[in-house]
Amino acid sequence: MSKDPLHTAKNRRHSDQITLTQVAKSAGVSPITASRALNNPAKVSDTTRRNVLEAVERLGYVPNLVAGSLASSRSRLIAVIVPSLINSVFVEVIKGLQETLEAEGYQILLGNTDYDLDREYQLVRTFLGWSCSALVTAGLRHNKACHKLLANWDHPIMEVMELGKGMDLNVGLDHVAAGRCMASHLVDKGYRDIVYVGAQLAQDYRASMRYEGHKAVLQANGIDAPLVELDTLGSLKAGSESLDQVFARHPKTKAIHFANDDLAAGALLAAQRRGLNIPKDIAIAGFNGLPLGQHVTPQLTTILSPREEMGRLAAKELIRRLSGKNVVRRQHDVGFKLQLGEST
Amino acid sequence: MSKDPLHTAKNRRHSDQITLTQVAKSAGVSPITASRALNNPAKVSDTTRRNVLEAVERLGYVPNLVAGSLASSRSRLIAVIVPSLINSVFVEVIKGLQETLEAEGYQILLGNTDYDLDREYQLVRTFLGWSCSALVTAGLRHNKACHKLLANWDHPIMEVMELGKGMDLNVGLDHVAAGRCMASHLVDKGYRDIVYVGAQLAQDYRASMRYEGHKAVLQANGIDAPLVELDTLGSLKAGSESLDQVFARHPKTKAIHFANDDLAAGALLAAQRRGLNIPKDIAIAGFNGLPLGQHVTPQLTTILSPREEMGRLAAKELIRRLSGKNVVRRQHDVGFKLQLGEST
DNA sequence: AAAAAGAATGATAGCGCTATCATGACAGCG
DNA sequence: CGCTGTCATGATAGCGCTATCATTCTTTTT
Repeated sequence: MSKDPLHTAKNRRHSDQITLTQVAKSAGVSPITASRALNNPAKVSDTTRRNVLEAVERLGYVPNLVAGSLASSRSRLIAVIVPSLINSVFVEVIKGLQETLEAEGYQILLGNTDYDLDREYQLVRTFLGWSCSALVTAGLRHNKACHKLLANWDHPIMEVMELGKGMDLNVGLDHVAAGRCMASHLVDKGYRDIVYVGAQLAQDYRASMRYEGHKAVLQANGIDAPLVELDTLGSLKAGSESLDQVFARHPKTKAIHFANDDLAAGALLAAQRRGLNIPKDIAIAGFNGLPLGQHVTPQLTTILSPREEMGRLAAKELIRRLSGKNVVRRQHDVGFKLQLGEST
Repeated sequence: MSKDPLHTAKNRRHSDQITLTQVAKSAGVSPITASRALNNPAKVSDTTRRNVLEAVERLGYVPNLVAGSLASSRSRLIAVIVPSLINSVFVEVIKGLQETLEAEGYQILLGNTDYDLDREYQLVRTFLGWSCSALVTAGLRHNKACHKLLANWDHPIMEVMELGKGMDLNVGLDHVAAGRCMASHLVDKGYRDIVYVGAQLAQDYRASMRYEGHKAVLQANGIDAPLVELDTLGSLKAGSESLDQVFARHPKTKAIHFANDDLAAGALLAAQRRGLNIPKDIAIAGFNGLPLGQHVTPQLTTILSPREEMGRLAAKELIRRLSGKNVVRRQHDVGFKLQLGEST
């Protein structure tokens, strides 16, 4: 009869993974002391700590974080939910989050909604089930069920990208103001026939917020604010193909305000290819301040949004909150900056 | 005295979260039956299933996945470890993985090594602690400790990006061959003074594998294969700044083979800005087939690597393995394609 | 010197779920 | 009629860890 606990009657151990109990035995202490030596080193004596760490090394112990999380109901997982991974903007925010959170020993559980709020709800449910320490989500809009679920959740929630009164913490920028800013610039430059071009505005509702700002400025100046909405995803390709549509519908167009830099750069490169002079024949403006815009000639006029910074700041605020400190400001405006290029 | 189990003496419940036991009670069944109704619906009667689902809805039950994972030692988490999030190449692989895995109910635990193999080892340790169902990592190179840890792990391991004999499963492409391919193209076109430009090749060792292929072809043709290594990260900016260095060191250069499209596009745009004719004055080639290269004029000659496809294929193979099916091929060559532009 | 406080360790009992085995009900069969 | 087999359900006992309280021993205080 084997005395191996792995093979006795009611035993349910699935793997031959080393457990903390084995480490403790090998170090000559109780399991709880071994646990403290690893997670709360200040609570044990130097000798004990050394013995336990040696045993860990000797046995190749890898802590079972699932068990630890269940017992302590803390997980050091942070759920991050974004609407898209194609749009590099979200990736840069993730990057900022990731570098700050990982340095503090948190891991990222990544979810992608593909701009579907029902999908977001499902992801939130799943992530709550993992006892995440906090949740980061892009945007302030959620469906009803999701809202209810989050309202009753007792961990920090961080809504990023857009500024506004969120459920808990918020780091973002004012998209309506950004739209106003660029529109003012174009009007100041003397442009009158200005078209706003966006892609899938129902989904990318922040782009339509920028359009609202744009429209307000133009109307205040007594100018029409035509909108061209593309039904493909915002990309270089979509931008380059958008020119035809714009000129077909609005032949007198002198300036185009694009919802983002991908579209704008695509249009800029396409316009050049067909021999148009920028900005004389057509002025082009974007949004985001992607590196690409700074390397094309003429340089793209755009609005710089601090995306990585947004991620880093969001992460820092979360960490502050998670370590029990009081958060004074729930809303953080990271602002934006008009980046004047030669394309307008 | 309260009979509320949340407030009795030795109770350790931290939250007032609904548990499966409460759902079961409300549905008039035992906890284990409720569990089956949710995770193994075929095992219970229609009536029971309906009752349980109604109770779930009624109480707003969110399953505690941590507890479930501990009990079953299955987690439906997939660890994904990449060396960088700045390089869009990895993001596209993640995207391919993510869309395929999420559709099958797996979640991604994301880690970033910043090209540090020790950091990779730490991440692997952490992720194994989460009982991940599988692990995806970029590249075949790991440090000793990491190798040992993974060799003893009894779940699928998928190494992506480069082709070769890995620890378990592998989906990638042959970078040496890709380097050869582009070098052959340049030589065939009649170029002789060809410089290879890469950034931080010790870290981005796949770029140096491409250089190896490049060098082999040039040497076979009796041509020198000078290398210019930049110490900044590969980016548009680095590419545009690299021109000076290249011409300073190799004034006669007629063609530059860049390690990636960001560098190449940056150089192309910078060359244009200073009035050079491409490809007459200087030919430029890249690697990756980023959209940007297809929208600049002249179009960039590059090598198309199927990055999202790589992610999707890797995910599919993992899923196949996780659902118990036998995997016949452990290595998958996703190949690459020479994309002829006008820049060479 | 006695009392109080602190430091280090341990025993116990869960966290919320599921694997395993056991049970009872009922159908089919010779 | 008992026998076997299948189906639906339940009782029990963990998964590997940590919160809580208890204990021992040392240090400080008055």
